[in-house]
Amino acid sequence: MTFGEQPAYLRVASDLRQKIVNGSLPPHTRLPSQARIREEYGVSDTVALEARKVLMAEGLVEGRSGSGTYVRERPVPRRISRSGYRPPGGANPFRQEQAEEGARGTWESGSEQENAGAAVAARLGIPPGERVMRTRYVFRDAGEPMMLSTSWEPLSVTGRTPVMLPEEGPLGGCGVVERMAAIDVVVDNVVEEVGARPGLAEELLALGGVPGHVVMVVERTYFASGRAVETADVVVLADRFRIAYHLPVR
Amino acid sequence: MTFGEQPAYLRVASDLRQKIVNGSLPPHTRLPSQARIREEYGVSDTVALEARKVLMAEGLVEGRSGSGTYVRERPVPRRISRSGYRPPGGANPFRQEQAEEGARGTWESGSEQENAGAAVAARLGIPPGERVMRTRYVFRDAGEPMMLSTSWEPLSVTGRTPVMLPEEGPLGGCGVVERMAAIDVVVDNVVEEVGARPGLAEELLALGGVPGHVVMVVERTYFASGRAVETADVVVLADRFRIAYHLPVR
DNA sequence: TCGAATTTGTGCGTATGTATC
DNA sequence: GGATACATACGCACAAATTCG
Repeated sequence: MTFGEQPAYLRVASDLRQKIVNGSLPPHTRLPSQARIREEYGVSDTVALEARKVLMAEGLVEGRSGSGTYVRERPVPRRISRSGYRPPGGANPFRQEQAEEGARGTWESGSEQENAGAAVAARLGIPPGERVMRTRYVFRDAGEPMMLSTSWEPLSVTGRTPVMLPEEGPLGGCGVVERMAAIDVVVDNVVEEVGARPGLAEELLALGGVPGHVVMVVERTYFASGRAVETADVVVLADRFRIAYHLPVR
Repeated sequence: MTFGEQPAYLRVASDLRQKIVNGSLPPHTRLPSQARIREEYGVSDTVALEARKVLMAEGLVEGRSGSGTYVRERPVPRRISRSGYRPPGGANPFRQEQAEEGARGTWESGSEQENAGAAVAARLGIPPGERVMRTRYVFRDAGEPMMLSTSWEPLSVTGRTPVMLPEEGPLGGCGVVERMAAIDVVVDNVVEEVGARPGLAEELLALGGVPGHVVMVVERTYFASGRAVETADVVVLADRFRIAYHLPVR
C-alpha cells in the first residue's frame, strides 16, 4: 500500500491531472470510470473515489451522475485592464474593456434610495444610516451576462443634482468620473480591492455559472479630494476574467 | 441507521457547527475526538470522520494528526497593498506588507535553471526554450505558510552577473527592483494580473488550506524600458487576503 | 415501452499507518 | 514505549441517474 511517499489518492489524481493539462484528456472527454481507475491503478474503490473528488474540487472535471466524469472546458480568461489612466471616453471597466476590444455590449440598471449599512458606510466614510443611492447593474456581452455591479453614492454628494440617478439625464450611462465632473466634483483617485470566493447561488444564476464556481469581487471606491464619492462591488466569474493593473515603479 | 431524513454525518456536523458558531466551542479549542463523537452520538467511526470532514471543508476546523481537531480562528482578510509607489526599503509584496504591519516573517527559496515554457516565454517576451532562472518561494508569517511564489528571470538579463541567483550575494532577498538596479537595469513598470481559481491539492497542502478552497493568483511582471525582466506567480488563499490597488485618475 | 447494465454519489464498518503527547 | 487521535485505505451496499438494446 503505502511504500514511502504520497497517499495513493493523490498519486492517482496527479496522474489524471497530468493527462488533463497536457491535453491527452481534452475537454468533454470522459475520465476512466471509478471501476476502471480501480483496475488500471490497482487501487481500491475509495481511493479512486477520493482521486476524482480531488479533481472535482479543483474544478478540472465535473461528475455527471449515471453517465461519467467529464473534463471541463477551460475558457481562456479575458483581460480587464485597469490602468488608472483611463481613456477620455472610457467609463466603467466594462465599457473600457469593450472600447479596447471593439466589442458590443448592453446593460441594465435600477436605482433605489436606501440607508447605508455599516459596511457601505465605512467604505464611503459616512455615518451608518445616511441616505445613499444604490444602483444595480447587469452588463451583457452579446446578450450573455458577464458582470454584476452594485454601486452606492452618498446623496450628500449627488442629491438634488441632475446626476443623482446614474442612468438618467443627459449624462446617463457616462461613468462616475464624467458625472461627478458635471457637478464640479473632481474625481482624482480610485482604490480597488480584489478578493475572491465561491459564488453565491444568486450570482451564479445571473452570470450563467455552475454552483461552486469561483467569482472575483472588486470593491472599487472613487475619491475626490480625499472624500469617497462612489463605491461599488463588481462581480465576475473568475474563470472568464483576469483583472490587470499597470503601475509605475518608484 | 437512518431514522428519518438527514444523513447521520450531516446531523453530527450540524450539531458541532452550531457549537462552534454560537461560541460554545471557541477558536483553538479541540473538538471531541473521533472516538468520543462515535460514543456521544452513537454513530460509526466513518460517520464521525465524515462529519469532521464537512467542517474541515467549510474551513471551520483544522485537523492536526496525532493531536486533535481544532476550531479555527475566523480569518479576517488581510490587505495586501499594491500602490505601485513602493517604500524605498520595500521589495516584494510580502515584505512590503510586513513592513507596513510590523509583522515578522521568514521565507525559503530555491533556484534552478530551466528552459522557458510557452506561457512564461510569452510573459517575458522571449523565445520559448530560452534559459531562465526559476525561483520558488514559500513565505511564512509566524511560521505559518502564507504565500507561495514562483519567479522567472531571463538569463539574458541576469546571467553572469552577481544577482543571477535572487537569494545569493550581497543583495540576496532584496527584491527585484534593487537587484536589477545593481546591474544597471532600471525597473520602471509593473503589470499585475489578478485571477482566482480553486487551489490545487499541492498548493492547499502548502498553504494550510482544505481541498476546494479558493486561491488568488497574481501574475506579476516587472519591466525595464519596455522589456520584461522578471515575471512571477504569487499564490495566496482567497479567504485570508485581499489585494488593494490605489490608482490616480486621469 | 420496458428493462438491464453502467456509473456516479452516498453511507457505513473496519483495519492499518503515522503523528503527537 | 504506550496511549490517543487523525489520516489513509479497503470493501461493501444501495440509491439515483443515465445509457442502450
